This record gives sequence, C-alpha cells and structure tokens, in this order.
Amino acid sequence: MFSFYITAKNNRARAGIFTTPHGDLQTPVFAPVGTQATVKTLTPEQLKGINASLVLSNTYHLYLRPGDELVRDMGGLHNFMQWHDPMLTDSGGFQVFSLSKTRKIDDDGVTFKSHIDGSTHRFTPEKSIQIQENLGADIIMAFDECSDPNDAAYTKIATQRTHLWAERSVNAKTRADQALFGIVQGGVNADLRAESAKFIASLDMPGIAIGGLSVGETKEEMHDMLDVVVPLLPENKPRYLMGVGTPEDLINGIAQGVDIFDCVLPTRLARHHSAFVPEGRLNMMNAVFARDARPLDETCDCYTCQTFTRAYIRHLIVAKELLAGTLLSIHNLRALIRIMESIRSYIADGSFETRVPVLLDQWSNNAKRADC
RNA sequence: GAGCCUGUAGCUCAACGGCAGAGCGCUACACUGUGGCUGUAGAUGUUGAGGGUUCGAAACCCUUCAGGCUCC
Repeated sequence: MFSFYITAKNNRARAGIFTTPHGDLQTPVFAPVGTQATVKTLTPEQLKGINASLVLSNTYHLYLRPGDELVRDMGGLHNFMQWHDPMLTDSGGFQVFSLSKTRKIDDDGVTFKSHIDGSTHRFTPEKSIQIQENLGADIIMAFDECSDPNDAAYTKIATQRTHLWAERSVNAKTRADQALFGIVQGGVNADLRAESAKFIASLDMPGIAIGGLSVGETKEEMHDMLDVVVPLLPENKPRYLMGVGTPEDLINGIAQGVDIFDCVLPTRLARHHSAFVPEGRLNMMNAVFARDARPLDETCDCYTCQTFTRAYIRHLIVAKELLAGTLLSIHNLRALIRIMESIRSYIADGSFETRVPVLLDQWSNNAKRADC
C-alpha cells in the first residue's frame, strides 16, 4: 500500500514518489501545518489552489478537542476536514513538551495537563498510536521525546526512551492503511545522532523522520546533524525533517537528502504580517508599504500576488481584518511549494546541484527581514 | 451679554508649586513537529497663546483664544 520510488538523484538530493491510500506524493514535498484539522485561515479548496499535496495535523490538539473518537465517528480526519489528499499526524510527543506547562515523564509515558482547561491526561506510545488510528491519517508518527538539545546529559536519556517508544509504537499499530514513521533524536551530539539513526533504521518502518532539530540549536549544528544522520538511513525510504522551515532550510535540507518537510513558519508568519519574497522577508505592516501599488512578489503566480497590492494587504493588517492572514498564508505557502516544484524539476533534469548556490543566494536572506 | 467648567503626546487622561507620565495608538524587531499569540525595543510634548509672581509654574495671578454648560 505504501511504496517509495526514487525517480531522479543529484548527489544526495532525490526526487521521488511516495504512494499513499489518498494518492501519490511527489517529493521533495513541503507540508502545510493544519494543527486543529484546518490550515489556519485557509479552505481545502484554497490549499488545492496553491498545489498543496500533504497536510499535517496534530494528535495532541485533536485528542483534547474535539476528541479522536469523535473524529473517527465523523468518518475520520479526511472526511471531517474535507481534505482528501495525503495527510500526516504528529504523535503528540512534541506538544506535550512545548505546550503543557506541567508534565511528568517516566519510561512508560507522559502525564501532562491540557493547555486548554488544565485537566490531566496521559500519553503512552500505545495511546498515541490508538489516537492516530482513530484520526486516520496516511502517515502517522512514533511517540517520541524531543528534549532540549543544549542539555546533553538529559538528551541521552530522552533518546534512549524514544527508541523504546518507537518499538512500542510499531507493536501497537494495527491498521494496514497507515504508514508509521520512526523518529531519530540525539540532540546535537553526533555519536548519539548516529546511534539513533541506526536504531530507528533497524526497525524497518516505511519512512524515517529526523526530529529534535530547529528547536534552538544553530543552523550549523542542524547542518552537521543532517550530515551525520542522512547517510545512515536507507536509500529507499522517505526522510522527513520535522518542523523545518525557512526557504533556506528547505534548499539545504534537500541538498542533504531530505524528502519531506513541514513547518508552521509560512502560516504563522502570515498571521504575524510577514511575507516570503525572493529579496527577503517583508514585514507587511511596515508603513513603507502604505502606498505601494506592487504585488507582494512580482514573480509569484499565487492568487494574492495576481490580484492585490501591497498597500491593500497592509491596510487589511492595520485594520486587523482576517483576510490579511488568508492572503499572506496563500502567498507564503505558495512560495515554499513553488520552490519545491522548481527543485523537483531541477533534480529531474540534473541541474539541482549547480543551482543550489543560486537558490540560496535568492532565498537565504529570508531568515531575516529584507531592506526594501 | 453675564456666570461657571474644560484645554497636557495622535486619542483618553494622570501629575495640582519641585525631573511631564500612563494606557491605547504609532514606529520597528523576533517567531521553524502552531495558543489567530506573545515578547522586546523605540519615537512623540513651545502643558491652547501671551504676560506676570516665584530659586523653581502644567499647577498661582492677569489678558486672550477655543470648546462645553447654565442664566438673561
């Protein structure tokens, strides 16, 4: 039911097709994040309009509200949110650590308090898989622990625990129509990363994720960890770099052999008034755009850029109109998806490697603000 | 025409004889497996105007301008 064909390679970069029960995914792919069974501010129709192919949703959030059994009874996540293409759910591991103020972790699982009402809950690997089976995404994730990469001693403990939990996640899985991906941890320790990559690869899951990056370490550390991990992963399985990222991170990640990415950044920045454009990140609330009649990005083919001026978008932001978030989300997601489309064609025609410096030069200053 | 009240940052208002301030707004910055947040930094004043008293005035006195209320 799940297979991954590599259609072209440029050194470590690969283009491929991952088949799922809801259609084929062309990789490299960027997945918009739809935490609460919606990519914030966008309809499924709008997502189709920007050629989104994979959407991520969240186990932690949907378990707390409206409840995974309710989603199951409403026909599963695809039907519930009316997204009929490939979907992925997170395991809830990350949110237990990033959102819950108080939590108690032991080798069996995590007891935590809801960020919504403070009520107490418990996740174990088995519980996470059960929830994700109720939700019904095509790709589901092993329950893991994402620790602070700067805490080396604790990261070792958390990584070992993540390995035990990965095995338990595999054993808990019952549905054949879902692909369970394992997650490599190990912080910024090369030896621990290598050990984790080998262990997770040994479980022979249909895909492997690299977690615990873009959580506070430097770009150089992320780069170094990918250099350690990716060569230790099987060629014939998709590699998923969780929570990344900026246009620059996507280009670098693909060059290092990553196939799947997800990130809140394009939609979060959209709601916080920033736009990805080739010359840099624009803060569209800035007064300089008040009378700017140009589109966000003259080279972009998205609905926002084909239709509206910067002046209008700034007006919507200043007036706190919801449409601002929608228009900027359409643009930011389209910008990243368009980069993916270009790179897939570059890998296919063999030009990707030589184009990386040009792509980076074009997009690397999106990590911070542009001057225009 | 007479009496009273009010004029302080873009807005609403503090300070009532001793460094002119707050909230909001404004100008920027940050945001990477999402709390439509949040956090950080910054700018802005002939205290309506003019004169006087005082070591010192947004404050007290005089004149004047503007707005409001009341009375004739």
